[in-house]
Amino acid sequence: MFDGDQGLLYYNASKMYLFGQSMQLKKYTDYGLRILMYLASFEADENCAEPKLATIREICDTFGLSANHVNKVVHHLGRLELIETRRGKNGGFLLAKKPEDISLAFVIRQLEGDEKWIECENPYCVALPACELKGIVARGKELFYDYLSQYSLKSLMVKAPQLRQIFSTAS
Amino acid sequence: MFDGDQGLLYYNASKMYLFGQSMQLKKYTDYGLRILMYLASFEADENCAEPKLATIREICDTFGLSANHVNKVVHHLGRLELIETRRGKNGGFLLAKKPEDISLAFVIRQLEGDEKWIECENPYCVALPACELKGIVARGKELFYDYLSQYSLKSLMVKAPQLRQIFSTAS
DNA sequence: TATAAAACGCATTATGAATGCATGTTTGAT
DNA sequence: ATCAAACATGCATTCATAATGCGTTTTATA
Repeated sequence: MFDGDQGLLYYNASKMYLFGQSMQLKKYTDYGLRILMYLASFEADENCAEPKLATIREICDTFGLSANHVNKVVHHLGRLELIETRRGKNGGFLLAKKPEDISLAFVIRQLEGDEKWIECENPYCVALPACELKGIVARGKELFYDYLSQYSLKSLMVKAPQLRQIFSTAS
Repeated sequence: MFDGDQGLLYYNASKMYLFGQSMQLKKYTDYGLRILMYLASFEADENCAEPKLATIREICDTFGLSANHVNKVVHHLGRLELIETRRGKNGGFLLAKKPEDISLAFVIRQLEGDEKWIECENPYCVALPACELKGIVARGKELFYDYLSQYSLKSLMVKAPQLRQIFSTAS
């Protein structure tokens, strides 16, 4: 009875929209990870003695993103001291650490924000004092980040040559 | 340098809003879990020979929620065959299974929707063919649900007497 | 001094969850 | 039979906020 319409409509039939966006990384976070991968692809190129600087324009052209949003992510990554930004002519930014020292758990946690995955107050839920759910979900969230902490930016560079090729040919 | 303003403002200083809502269960899902807990609290009462029916009005009064939203969640829980709904006068709904047979992983996955936690296509990301991230995040998501699958609705009823007391006194 | 880059602030748009409202349908009680 | 109380259904609206757009400021370098 149920499997047939699985995934078809969510709960508002009039709009016929598919599943929502919750429990998904924000584009903001996604962009941050792409920027780091882009920078790491330079790093991994032994032919380059000193790592090239990237610019926001370059990132936007490569990934087809809007400059403004990327602007904010780059600034955030700079504040997190994951990248070093340089103003002025011939400026840009580059990785401030080695890829293996940039933890995916840290990056995602910071860019995504670190709020609870379930909200019990605001508005307040009467069951709160006797509710086990908040603890269970909170532990699940930590397991997710524990798992991510096994990986670093370097883990994303397994196919570095292919990435470099993609990035260099993408308009 | 960074710890000081941690959590203060997110990335849009003008609005000064705190962290966003992504990577958080929807209220919809949350309401579903509360409804199940409410029903399970009847079940756990040995004084009741046949389990009492709950109504949407009752749930809304207890938790202070809007009838329409709860309406939809109840309907969804019915379609999932987690509760049995009865129309008509003296109607209502009750658990269709024993609390220990209602997996939290299943409930959350179904109510939340089961989409990927990271979106690589739509719009398409050039890095997709050589990107390791999607696999890592997908595995993390599965770990989260694997963990949740250890728990059932019964796991949420550890403090059943206290919950019953809360529910009966809440207007 | 001109130019190219990031930094910053504010305004606007787009999306979708959350809610509201009206009506239909079923069922038990009177 | 009729009424009333419950869920079922469809559509419209509101609200939060991520995503974007735009203009200006600051900084550094050629």
